Amino acid sequence: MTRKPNTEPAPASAAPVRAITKEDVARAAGVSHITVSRVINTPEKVSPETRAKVESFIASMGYIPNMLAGGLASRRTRIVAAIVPTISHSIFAETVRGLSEKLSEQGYQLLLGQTNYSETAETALVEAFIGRRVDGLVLTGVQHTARTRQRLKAAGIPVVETWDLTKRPIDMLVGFNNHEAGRAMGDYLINKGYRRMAFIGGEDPRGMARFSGMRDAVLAHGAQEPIHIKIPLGSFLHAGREAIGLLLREHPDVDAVFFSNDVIAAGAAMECIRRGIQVPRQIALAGFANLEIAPEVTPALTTVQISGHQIGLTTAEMLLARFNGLGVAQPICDLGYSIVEREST
Amino acid sequence: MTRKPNTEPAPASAAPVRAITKEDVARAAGVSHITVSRVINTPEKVSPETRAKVESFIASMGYIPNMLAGGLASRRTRIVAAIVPTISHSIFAETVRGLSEKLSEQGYQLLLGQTNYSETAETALVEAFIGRRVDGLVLTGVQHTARTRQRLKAAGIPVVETWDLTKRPIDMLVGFNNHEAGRAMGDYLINKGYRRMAFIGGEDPRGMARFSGMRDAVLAHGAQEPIHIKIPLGSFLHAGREAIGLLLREHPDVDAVFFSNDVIAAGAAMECIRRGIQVPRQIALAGFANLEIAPEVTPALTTVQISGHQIGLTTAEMLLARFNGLGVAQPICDLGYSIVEREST
DNA sequence: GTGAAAGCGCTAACAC
DNA sequence: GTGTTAGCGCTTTCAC
Repeated sequence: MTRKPNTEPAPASAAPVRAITKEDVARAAGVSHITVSRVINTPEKVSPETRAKVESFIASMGYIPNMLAGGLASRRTRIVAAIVPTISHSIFAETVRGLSEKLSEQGYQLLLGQTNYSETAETALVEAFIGRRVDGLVLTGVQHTARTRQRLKAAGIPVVETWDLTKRPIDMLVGFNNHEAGRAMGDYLINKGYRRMAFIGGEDPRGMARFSGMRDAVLAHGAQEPIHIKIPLGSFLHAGREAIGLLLREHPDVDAVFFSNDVIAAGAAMECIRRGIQVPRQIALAGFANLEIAPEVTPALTTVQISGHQIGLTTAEMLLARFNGLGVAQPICDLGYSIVEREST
Repeated sequence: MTRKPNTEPAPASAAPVRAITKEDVARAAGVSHITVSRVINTPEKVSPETRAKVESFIASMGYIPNMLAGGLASRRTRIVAAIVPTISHSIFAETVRGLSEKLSEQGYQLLLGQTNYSETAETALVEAFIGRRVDGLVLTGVQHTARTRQRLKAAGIPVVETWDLTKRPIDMLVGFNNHEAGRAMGDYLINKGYRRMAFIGGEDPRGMARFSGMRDAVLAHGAQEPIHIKIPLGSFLHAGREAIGLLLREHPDVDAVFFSNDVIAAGAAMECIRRGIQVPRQIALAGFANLEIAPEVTPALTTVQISGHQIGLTTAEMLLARFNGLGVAQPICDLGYSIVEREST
């Protein structure tokens, strides 16, 4: 006998000292624990009668397999970790929703981490998640510390970077070109006849890329260097409201503003309404991401359409393909972008 | 010799066949693996010299402990799972943010699940999370399937229900009384002189409780039975816009509307602006939750203040107290609510 | 202060 | 189709 049988009677308390194991179920059903394992993982390899018997005991005993032990033995946890700057603003929430939806279809769970736009926080989270032996890791952006990259290489797990593009991803990539998207909006605004531009946004790498793209377009057309107003992270609607106030006061000649996302732009739109400023006659406003608020606010926002939800879905599909041993033909997925014209420009 | 030493040379590939273990570090440092374990978990029990030596090897070898194995042996995973209806609307995102913030301070990670307001999805998630042997579980609401309750009892782990109140929680509870909050808003609107009320919201249990509280208040004052317009889940701003349109068309006598959250109310406010309807002169609008959008939209929304973020923080504190062996004196935490009066009523 | 032995609950590889 | 054996990498208990 290699294992001491559990001879003590079950305690009366609701919280058992010890959870039910495969061994317990096996003993009750009169089979070996490996048969119970097969009933759960590869039912087709067990005879129908044995299977039915074991399944009934699993149900009646309320057995829930310990995936910690399973993961340790099989080296597969069926957990994917996602690291986003913040979950509070709809920007990344849609990606998380897409990921969670798709992964749960195949029994994978999502471990979530927030960095507040800090690279060192990202590194710490990456190490914590590697320690949990997640099967895959999803990062936001393509800019990471050397240590993050090195840990990820050493761990050898599938990694997907998102929301941006680069020629040399760590592993896989699902995103769009922020610089090009910014340039497209700059071109659009120039073509609409606007000449004195401003950009209102935070200083995260992707926001900065959009600004720099817009700046390139504007300068290429011989217009003036755009004004850049930086806003703090956090309260986006309010920040947009304050920033547009500042801009109107200090740069009354500006005729078009590009925002690093629609929520900030919506805050600015609301402030313009409150002040009786005509949009786009006096000033044009353009957002980014085509979030839920963009078509709803007055005036409806011209914006750059990208799909946060689709980023989540595609990322999950790539990961699942790798988990299932299917190669991923194209490790870089450019989801593109497009300008959506509405009333605000 | 009880364990076969790892005699093969490390492979040249970036992704090692086998991750570095405590055993590897121990061998390099010339100590036993248990000493490495102590350096990580209880450094005060190791002599400073040994500790320094081991720590330098941990760093140089890039060792990351396998928490799966640790969790299996110690029966503590340092993972908390949270189950919310959806993460896409700021309502629960703030709670998740609070949880994640506070838990990560003590090295706990957050496993996230979404139910889309389905109780059976909740049950499946609860079982999956118990299988992962999470140290604690956070649920939204107090209404759960019998099976969920039974599984949770059997697992014997700390559970916190949130966003509502009940006399008999499964274990712990952090929330507020939705019925009372609805009644308070009903009283407020009556006191402001409104008489013909409507409620616009989804059919989740907490929204229904707010409606029923508001209805009680209105009927107690002898006013007419309020109209209830149900909206689909999903696009809240748009749903608010559509619902207010429907209401204005079919019930032009309504003078005040209570919404099940601020996002829906904001959508309605935007529609009123677009139609040139005077708020609150022609119709008053009141929201719920005091989300970021409430003070920003025009007109600024009267709402019921509650703190999703605080729910997350308090929930995390209760769980951590239990994990650390400190009893939780008061298992039910009523965070209360208050009416915030703004321009819309 | 340090180490040896035992086992957490499961799966992989190999028998029969 | 079913069972046996041998770990997965760690912590716990007990010994020194």
